[in-house]
Amino acid sequence: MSESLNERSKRILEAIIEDYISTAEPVGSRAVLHRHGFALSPATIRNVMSDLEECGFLASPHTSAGRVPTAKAYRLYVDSLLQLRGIAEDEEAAIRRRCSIIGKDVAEILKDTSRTLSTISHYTGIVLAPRLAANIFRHIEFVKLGQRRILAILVSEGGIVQNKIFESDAELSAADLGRMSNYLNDLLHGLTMEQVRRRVLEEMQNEKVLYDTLLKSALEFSEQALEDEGSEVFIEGQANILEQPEFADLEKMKEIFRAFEEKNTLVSLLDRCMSARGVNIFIGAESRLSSLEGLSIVTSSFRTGANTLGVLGVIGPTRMGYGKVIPIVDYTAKLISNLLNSQ
Amino acid sequence: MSESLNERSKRILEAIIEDYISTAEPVGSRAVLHRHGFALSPATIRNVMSDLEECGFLASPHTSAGRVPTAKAYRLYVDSLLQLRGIAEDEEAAIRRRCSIIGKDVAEILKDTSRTLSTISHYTGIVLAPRLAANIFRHIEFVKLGQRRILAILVSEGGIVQNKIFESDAELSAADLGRMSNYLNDLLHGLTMEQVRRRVLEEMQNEKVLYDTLLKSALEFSEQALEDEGSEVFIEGQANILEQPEFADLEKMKEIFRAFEEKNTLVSLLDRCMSARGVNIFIGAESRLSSLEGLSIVTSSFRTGANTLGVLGVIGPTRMGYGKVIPIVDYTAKLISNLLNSQ
DNA sequence: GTTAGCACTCGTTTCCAGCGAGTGCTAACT
DNA sequence: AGTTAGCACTCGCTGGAAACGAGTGCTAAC
Repeated sequence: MSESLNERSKRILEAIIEDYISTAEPVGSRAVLHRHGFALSPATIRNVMSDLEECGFLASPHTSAGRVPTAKAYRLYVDSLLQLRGIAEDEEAAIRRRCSIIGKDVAEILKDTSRTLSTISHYTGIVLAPRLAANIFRHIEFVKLGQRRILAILVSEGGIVQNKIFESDAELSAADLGRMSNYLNDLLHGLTMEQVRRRVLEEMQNEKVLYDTLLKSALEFSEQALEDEGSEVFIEGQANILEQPEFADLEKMKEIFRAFEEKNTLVSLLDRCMSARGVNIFIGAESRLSSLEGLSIVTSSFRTGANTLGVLGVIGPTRMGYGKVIPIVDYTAKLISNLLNSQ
Repeated sequence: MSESLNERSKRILEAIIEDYISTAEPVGSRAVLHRHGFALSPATIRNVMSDLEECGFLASPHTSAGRVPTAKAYRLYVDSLLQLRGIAEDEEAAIRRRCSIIGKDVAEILKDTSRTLSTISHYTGIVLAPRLAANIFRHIEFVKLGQRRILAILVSEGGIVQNKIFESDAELSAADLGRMSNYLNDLLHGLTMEQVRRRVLEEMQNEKVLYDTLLKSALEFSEQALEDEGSEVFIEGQANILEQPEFADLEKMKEIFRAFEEKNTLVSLLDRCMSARGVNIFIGAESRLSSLEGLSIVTSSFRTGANTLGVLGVIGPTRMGYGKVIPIVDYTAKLISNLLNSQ
C-alpha cells in the first residue's frame, strides 16, 4: 500500500475531487469516465478507486453510493495536485474596487474586507482584527466625558484605534488631561507596544513622577488603556453557508452557527496562522476543532513590514473550490497589507 | 361580527395565544380546556373559536389541525390582554451584571448589550448604534499616520468615537495637526453636531481663516470627519433563531439570515423607532418588510436627556414570549441610558 | 493488466392503509 | 338562546411493502 500513488491514480483522484467539489454528490466510477475522458473502462476505474479507498483517500457513505474524498485527499490535492492559475482578472478588479481605505476607520475597512471575501468566494469571509500588542504606538489621548469619567483613545500604526471608558478617582480638568496626553505622547513616541508597556512601568519608579500626582495618574491611566482587549473578529456572509448542500441538515447547521458565535475558538485558530507567511489551509478536522468538522479554512496574514497585523480568510465546506479561493485570499491579504501601510 | 369581543372570547383567545406561544403547535378545542380550567365543553369552545376565526384572530393551517393566532390576535394580545408583571429579579440582576461600561468602548458596550439581550430572552438581540447627528460634540483630534495620511478622531457625548482615515493634499507636521485640533476644540466646544456643522461652514467664510491655510485645512478636514457614516447595527445571538421550530424549514431560514445580513432594511425599521418613547412592537408584516414575515421585533430607544442615542431590542418569532421580552427590553434600554449618561 | 458480465447491496421513492387529532353539523337539553 | 353530546368527515402523519436504480465487488475471459 505505497503512499506514493502512480500518475494514473493521481489523475483519477484529482478527477474525483473536482467532480465532488462541483456536484457535492458521491462520485461513481461511471461519472469519472463521463466527465473526464479517461481511456479506461468503469471496471478499471473501480479497481483504482478501491485502492484509493484502501489508502485512505476515499470513503464510501454506503455500499451503493459512489465515493467521497477524505480530508487526506483534499490535503494531497491542495499540496500537490492543484495547480493555481492565479487570480481571475475580474475577481482582482472586484476586490480592489471594494477594498478602500479613505473615509473609513480600520474596523470598517476590515469588516468590508470580510464581506468582500465572502461575496467573491461565495463562502464565508473572516478577518481577525489587528492585535495591539505586536504594533507600534502612535498616539494617546484622554477626553473628559463626565466629572470623573474619562475616555482613553489609543492609536497605533496603520490607524488602528482602541478606546476605553474608565473612571478616575479624582476629578481632572480638560487641561490636565491635555497635559497628560502630551507627556505620554512624548514619552512613548515610536515605541512598540511591548516597549511602551515596559516604559510605562519603568517610568512609574522615576523620582520626578513620584512627586507629581498628575504624571503619576497619567501613567496609571495609560496602563489601563494599554490592556489589550483581545482581538476582534469579523465574520461576514454567514448566510452563504446555507447554500451548501452538505449543511442542509438542521443540526449540522446549528452547530456551525454556534461555532461562528463562539468567536474565541476561532480566534485561537486564527492566532495559529498569524506567524505563518503565505496562504494557510486547514482542512476539516485538521483545525482540531470539532465544531468545524466538515469545514475548511483558507487564511493568509496581512502585515506592515515585519509586523503581522492580522489574519484574513475564507471558511467553507471541505468541498471548497480551493483553486479559486486560494488566489483570492492571497491577493486580498496582500492588498490590505499595502493599504494599511501608511507609505 | 362586532370587533369588540365579549369577556369570555377574550379569555379564550388569550388562552390559545399563550398555549401557542409555549408549544408552537396549533391548538385545538380540547387543549384549551385541558390546560386552562374553563367550565365549558369542547363544543362551546369550538363555537367561540369559529367566531374568532371569522373575526380574523385565528387561522387554521388545515381542517384537522387546531388553530393558530394571527398577527391581529397578537396585536390585541400585547395591547390589551397581556398584563406585564415587570421584569423578573434574576433577569434584572443578570442584565445589570452583563452590562458594564468601564474598560470598554461604546461599540463594545453595545455589542455586549445585544448579546445580553439575546441570551436573556433566548431570541436574537439587536442594537442600533448611536448616530452622530443627534449628538453633542466633545472632542476632535488629528493623528498623523503617514506622510499624507491622517486619522481623524471625533468624540461625542457618551463617549461615542468615530474615526476616519483620509489623505491630505499637503504634508502637515504633527505639531500642525495638534494646533488644528486645539483650534477646532475651542471653536466647537459644547455644540450639537448640527450646530457644529453649521459653525464649520460659517467659519470658512471668516476673513482671518481665508488667509491662514492651516485653519482652512483644519476646517476642511473637520468637514470630512463630520460626515456621518450611517449607523452601525449589532445583531447577536442569531443562532437562537435556529431553535425556533417554525423556522425548521430551510428556505425560511435562509431568508431570515439574509435579512440579518442585509442590515440597511433593519436600520430603516429601527430608525422609525428612534423617536418613539417607551417600548415599540412590530408584529409580523406590520414592519412592512416581507423578509421579516413571521418575525416580531420589540424595541426601545436609549437616550441621554432629550437626545435619542440609539435603539435596542429583540427579534423573535411572532410567537414570542411578549410578557417576558417586553420588560427585558424596557429595562435594558433604561439601564443603557443611565450608563451612557456621563452624570 | 484490463474489461465485460452479473449478482448483490442498500438507500430512495412511491404507494397504500390505518391512525388520530380536530372540526362542523345536527339534534337534544337546560 | 345558549350549551352540550354525538357523530360523520377531513386530512396530515406514520409505517410498512414494493419497485427502483445507482453503484459496487467478484469472476472469468481477453
